[in-house]
Amino acid sequence: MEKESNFKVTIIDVAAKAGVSFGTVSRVINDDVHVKKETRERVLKAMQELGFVANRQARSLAGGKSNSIGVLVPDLGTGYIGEIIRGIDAELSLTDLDLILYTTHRTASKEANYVANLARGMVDGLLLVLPRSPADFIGTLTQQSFPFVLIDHQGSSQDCPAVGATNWQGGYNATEYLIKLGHQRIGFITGWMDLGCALDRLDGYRSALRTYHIPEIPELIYQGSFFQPDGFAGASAMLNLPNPPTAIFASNDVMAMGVMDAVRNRGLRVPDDVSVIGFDDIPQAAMIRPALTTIGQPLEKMGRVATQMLLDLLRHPNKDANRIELPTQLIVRDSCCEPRMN
Amino acid sequence: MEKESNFKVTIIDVAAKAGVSFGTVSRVINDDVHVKKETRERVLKAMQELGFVANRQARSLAGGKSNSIGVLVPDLGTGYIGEIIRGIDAELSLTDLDLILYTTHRTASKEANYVANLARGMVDGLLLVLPRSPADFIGTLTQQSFPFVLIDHQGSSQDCPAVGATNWQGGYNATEYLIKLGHQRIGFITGWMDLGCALDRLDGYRSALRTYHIPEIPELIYQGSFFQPDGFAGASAMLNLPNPPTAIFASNDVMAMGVMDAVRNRGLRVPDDVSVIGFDDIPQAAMIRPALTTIGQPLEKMGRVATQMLLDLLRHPNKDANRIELPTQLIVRDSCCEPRMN
DNA sequence: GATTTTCTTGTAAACGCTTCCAAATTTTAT
DNA sequence: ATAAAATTTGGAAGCGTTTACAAGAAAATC
Repeated sequence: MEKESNFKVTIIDVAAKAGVSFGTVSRVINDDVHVKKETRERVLKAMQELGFVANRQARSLAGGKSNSIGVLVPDLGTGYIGEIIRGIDAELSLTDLDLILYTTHRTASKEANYVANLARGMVDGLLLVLPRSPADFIGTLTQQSFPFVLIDHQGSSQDCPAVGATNWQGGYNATEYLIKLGHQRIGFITGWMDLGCALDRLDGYRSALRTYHIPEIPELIYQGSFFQPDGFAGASAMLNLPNPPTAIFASNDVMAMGVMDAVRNRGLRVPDDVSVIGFDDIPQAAMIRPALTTIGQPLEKMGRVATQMLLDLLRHPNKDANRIELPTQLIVRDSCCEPRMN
Repeated sequence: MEKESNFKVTIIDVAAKAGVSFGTVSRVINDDVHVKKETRERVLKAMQELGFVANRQARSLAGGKSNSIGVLVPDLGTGYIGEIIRGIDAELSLTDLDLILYTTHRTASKEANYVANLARGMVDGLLLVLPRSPADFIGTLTQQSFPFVLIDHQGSSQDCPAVGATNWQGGYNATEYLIKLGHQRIGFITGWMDLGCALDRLDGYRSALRTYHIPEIPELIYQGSFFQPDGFAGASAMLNLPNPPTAIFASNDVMAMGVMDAVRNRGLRVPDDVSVIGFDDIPQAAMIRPALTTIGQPLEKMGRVATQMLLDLLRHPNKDANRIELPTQLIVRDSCCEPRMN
């Protein structure tokens, strides 16, 4: 019967109702130890009855913290980001921090701009999932020791808190898997080469080739940028080669789907004619047919871990920056098989 | 060379630098007409040089509005929500409103709780994408005339701003398409029956059957709740029938994928043995193989339109609630064909 | 029982901005 | 040139909290 809860109820109203001063109410809100149990209960009851909800803005202004953390992402298009946000959200829901979502739509100026503003008190901390080398504002952020964590960004030169995955290892494992299946001509579609993770995956691919004494063929490496059309274009080009690859490794699942389309588009079949392997293990990977064999990146976990790191940073401001690499994992499904002997 | 931009710069600093009062600075920030052009420029320059960024919290507190809108969603799992958010974000990025994301993880109590809090000044408006009948708090919201828009919720009894899709029509069209292909035994997997949209789709299915004088067979209607396993379970059950369906219409794409799995699981093929049609047209629908024929819901557009409605509501508080239904559209891909004659 | 010491509570001063009202300045009309 | 009107500016009050700091009450000490 909280009938009185009509409009803005302030701590003053609560204080009046409970017969205490507003300072005491504030203490109750903030779990201050120095409140007599009995008084606390009275205040709590008054809050209940009045339907009091603390004003976030006022708390922020007075307290000097915003009680929210910002998540900056390039966009929401791919399942990739969704998974990460899921992890972030899961972790954040254990606290009372709000999640403010900013999408930059892949414009660098917007990124820089957002970061500048956000760091100035709009949020207490920042989680950055950015599709480009974040060099510019990282410096600023570090220098004013603003708490932030980079997600999936190791490889950028600077030394700052970040969580990523073992991209090199993943690239190596995927390639090795194909080699052990018997493939010798393995195409590779790179990601956006500005990114450390893309470079690492390529390096992994190369190392595996080297380990197994397979020559690296330039025509079998196509430079993409993580979008589906890149996979299509890259695979189409390779399939036109006089001696086409029997397997193609795409730097992410979305491009792998483009590869599959290209293969089918030429009347060939996956995996019988061309094996395809991806990277990321986005939810779609399991759903498409043939189900995509890929390197699993613990996306949701990356979100979680990054959030934990940030929360930690928030509590212990001058803790050292550490970078975490979560293990990737080969997930065998149906898009790869032994090459046809002919 | 904005060297002085080290820490918190307030309007007072700017005022001092520009040689005006802070009131004038505030006016400049808020595009107040009554500022001499020359003064404005001086202030702008000072802001530039100092690297001034207005404190959101303070503006909110003083101005009585939060400059942000809340988006409440059940979770981020399916592409479905992602698409909607994308639309919201696109529209919001044209304003200077922040987007605060709340996920309820499908717990009703959390929803009610959030809504109560949010409506009390944490955000200026609310966009609700909720997976359940929102009856409870709608009343409260309406009564305190708090601006909000429901997304994909028509069918809930109350009269409030909402944008949805023509679910009935979509259900009808999908069924009709299958009938015209020659199917007579068409299975249907329902969505969560608490939701208007699920009911409408089912009604559309029934109407189409009636129109074409095809008897409705209870065993061919399986009650699901929009999750993939429902599709699997429903299809498996139907396929076990002595006289199994030649086509299955799932109330959403995710369940349709479950259906496909079930079909394959029995050694049958899509569409040769069983045609499958979905609803939503989530991004995955085009990526899976066979590509899923489905009813396209303009998800992104729904997000956009809802946001526009909300912005409008924000500007003209007592405008009438109106509900918009965006047209759905049959998207023919590869998961349906004529039934095998036998 | 008087005096410390410890708890508990009240109060004033921010926090950085908006907004209103009044004062100062400029423009226009006479 | 003078009065009236319009434009531009300054400054006070307040938004709902937090956070010292001080004061009052209760408990503990001798």
